[in-house]
Amino acid sequence: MSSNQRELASSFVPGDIEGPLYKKWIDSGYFTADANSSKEPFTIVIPPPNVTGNLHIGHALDQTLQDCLTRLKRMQGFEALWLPGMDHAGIATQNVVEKQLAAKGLSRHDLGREDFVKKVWEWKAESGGQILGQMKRLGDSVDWSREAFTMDENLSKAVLTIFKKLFDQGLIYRAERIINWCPRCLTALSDIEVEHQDDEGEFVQVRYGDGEASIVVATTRAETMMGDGAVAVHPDDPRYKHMIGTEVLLPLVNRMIPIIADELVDPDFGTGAVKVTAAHDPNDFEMAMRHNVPFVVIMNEHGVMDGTGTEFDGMDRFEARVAVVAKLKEMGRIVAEKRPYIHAVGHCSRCDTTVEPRLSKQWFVKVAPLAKAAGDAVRDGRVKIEPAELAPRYFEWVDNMHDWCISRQLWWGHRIPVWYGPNDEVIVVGPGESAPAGYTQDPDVLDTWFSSALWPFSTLGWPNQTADVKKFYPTSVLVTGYDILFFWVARMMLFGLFAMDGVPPFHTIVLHGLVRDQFGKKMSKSRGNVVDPLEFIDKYGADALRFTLARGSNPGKDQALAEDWIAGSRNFATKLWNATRFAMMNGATTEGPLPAQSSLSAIDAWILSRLSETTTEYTALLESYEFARACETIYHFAWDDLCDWYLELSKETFASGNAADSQRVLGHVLDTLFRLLHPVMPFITETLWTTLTGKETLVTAVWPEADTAHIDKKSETLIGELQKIITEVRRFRNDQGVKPSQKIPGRIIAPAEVTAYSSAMAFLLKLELTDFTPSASVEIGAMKVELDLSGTVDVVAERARLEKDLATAQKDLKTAEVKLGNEGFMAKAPASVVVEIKERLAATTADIERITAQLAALK
RNA sequence: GGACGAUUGGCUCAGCGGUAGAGCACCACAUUGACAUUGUGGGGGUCACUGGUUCGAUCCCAGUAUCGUCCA
Repeated sequence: MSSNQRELASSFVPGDIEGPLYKKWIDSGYFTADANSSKEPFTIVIPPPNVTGNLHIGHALDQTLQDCLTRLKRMQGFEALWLPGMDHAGIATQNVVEKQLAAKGLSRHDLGREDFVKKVWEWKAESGGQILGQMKRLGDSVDWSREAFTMDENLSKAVLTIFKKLFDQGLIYRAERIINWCPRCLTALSDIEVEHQDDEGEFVQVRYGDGEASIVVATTRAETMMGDGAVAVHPDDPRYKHMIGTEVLLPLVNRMIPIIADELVDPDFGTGAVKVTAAHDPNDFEMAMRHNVPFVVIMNEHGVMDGTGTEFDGMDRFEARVAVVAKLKEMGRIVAEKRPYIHAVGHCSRCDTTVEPRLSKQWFVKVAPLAKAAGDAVRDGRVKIEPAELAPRYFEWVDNMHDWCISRQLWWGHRIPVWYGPNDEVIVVGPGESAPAGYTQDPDVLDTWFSSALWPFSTLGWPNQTADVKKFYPTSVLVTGYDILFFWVARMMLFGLFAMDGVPPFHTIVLHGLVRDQFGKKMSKSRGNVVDPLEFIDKYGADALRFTLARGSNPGKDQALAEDWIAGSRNFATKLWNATRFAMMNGATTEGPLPAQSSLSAIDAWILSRLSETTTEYTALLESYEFARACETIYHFAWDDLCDWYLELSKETFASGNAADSQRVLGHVLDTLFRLLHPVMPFITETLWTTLTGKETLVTAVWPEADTAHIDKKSETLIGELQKIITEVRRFRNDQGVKPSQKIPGRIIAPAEVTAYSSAMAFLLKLELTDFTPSASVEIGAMKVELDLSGTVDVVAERARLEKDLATAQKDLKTAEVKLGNEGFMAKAPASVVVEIKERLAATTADIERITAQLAALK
């Protein structure tokens, strides 16, 4: 089919092309990777969204960048695999199903464990995974044949395998510790599932004991005092030194407790004396371990006071706080109060309930050796973090990581493969094994992040030595927001290195920022500034959304997003569409060889030169994850160089009917441009390219190589001059109030290489190249355009324009003169800079002479 | 308290040792045969502050202020 038989609709309607194109891509299997291919692999595993989730703008950014890289590498000839899937999201999913049950007045306990889990699977089948369909709207080139879920049979096998391996090496243990407890979800949480917020609390000072044997402690948690086992002071605190080792009376429960000394106490905080509540505070727990302070539990799992033997039993913790303080006040034991007192309080990241530190028996991963390896892999350069500024954050965390609490008191998740025997035997049951009769399994499940940490290889079939594992592990690049560097990335490093014999799960970690609203504020439901990517896709097309997000993505930096900017990207898409229509109407073609470089017009040579430079620069930027700069580069090439200048300068040629060279050049430029843009804007480029070339698909087309033979500085200079004089004449016309459409007599006086393009210039400037007596002129360097304004030159406007130019030139002259008059500059500045300034001085001097003369002539 | 980052036109952000850039917004003109989802032209910034290094600093260094994020 030749190009003139194919046509584009007169306007670009994204909704008309996106669905059918995505279907074509899937049906053709373009995204399905081949583990047996001889091509070099390029692998990305998607950060698995929650099965409960919907596509939010952050996913849209994350996935746009991953798709850009995957599509780029696919075109560059790699065996590209972008592996999709979802996370079972333990607490989140369980919450959703429990909420549904609650609506019917049921709890999970009414169903029992087995039926409840069945219910969750049913929920997943019916309404889970909505995000997968939404990803298709975005155009994600993921390999659906490899879609994974953390609860899949094989991924569960991976979990069992790694658990057993860790346990056997003594890296998983069970212990009674203070853990973060959510009294609403009724489960333990890891440190990172706790979000610290500044809350309003109170800070009270309470006198323990009486007379000489009394000490005032400061606390924000008066209700826990009934669980105190000691009062602690700093060993060197002169106020209390004499009291260390003595005992004071704990009010309300009338128990004698010792005063101990511990370095952990900050003498400058409050009164310098703190209560030690071993069973209800992590710091106190540590001190208690050092000083043999008893653990007194005074609260149950719901956060309700229990076992104090006082009137407070049965009260909720916050209710009890008020009541305890009131009672102490009545007893005259409150020395000082500060209210409100703003301090950081931990909240459950899933339900926002205030977390309660709780003494509890849980399973832990001993992270020290794993974290050391994870830190070293980055330190010794085997894994790169982009941008590098974010590496310190990674180290800070990995090097100071606490043991990881992995047991959750939930039903939805991987059940801990530990079985207990009748005589307290503990065994771990690996894949394919079974527990001896009479053993019972631990009721808890594993932290969701435990299975997510295996994602880069469990999804490829590990622990089986599959073809996929061999071909695609280690993965290449991990693209994600810096906000889950700790949650997920660091854990993949921990487990990946451990499971895969020290081979890190990826060689580069690419961190992007968060999408914020148009004023740079965080998006949140309470602010009401959350946007829906699907609405934007409906309204402006997936390409526009993708281009906007990629264009805003500077490495590791948050980006602001406004609807106007998406509209701007849609306009860009429209521009490409219309330019292609124009090109095809004018016979642009991709068939046959390019014309010889020597026979090209300066205009054609110039656009090929710019294309070559743009290709090099843009490719390098994409390969170094500089998405914003890459998009900026290609945008300016397409809109400014190609549409505003090349097409405009070429219109005359195309109209002449003698434009074979330009038709071929333009076809080549568009062909290349669409290839380059395809990773960012897959839909429109596929449509335009297949229409232009008549070929089947751009998805698997070859990535353009910059042809350095096309670099032509001479043409670039010439066209630069042309642009300058054209802009200057346009400015003159504007200043003179000449309507854009009004033709005026004109004449171009310039070196031959410029006048060769007189007719193109005349076309752009609406000049009639006829005989006339000039009444005005515009000059730039050696170029001059004379015009006839029929004696109606607006002298005032013209003087104003020239005087402004003169002022600018004089200012420039002065800076150049000052520099050249500076001995230090002349002696020490590089020769090239000196030459540059000298040239500038000469040019400015000439400008001033010219303008002065023109001004004189205007009198 | 620790770590990191930011401070550049009205807004959101690039840039970077040698005459300050983009997008959007703004002003004027224009409905010219690709495109009004447009075109052309224009206005607008002492690059947070104070010192230092340098022939030269928005850029490098130090300090100050303000803001942000993460961790404790």
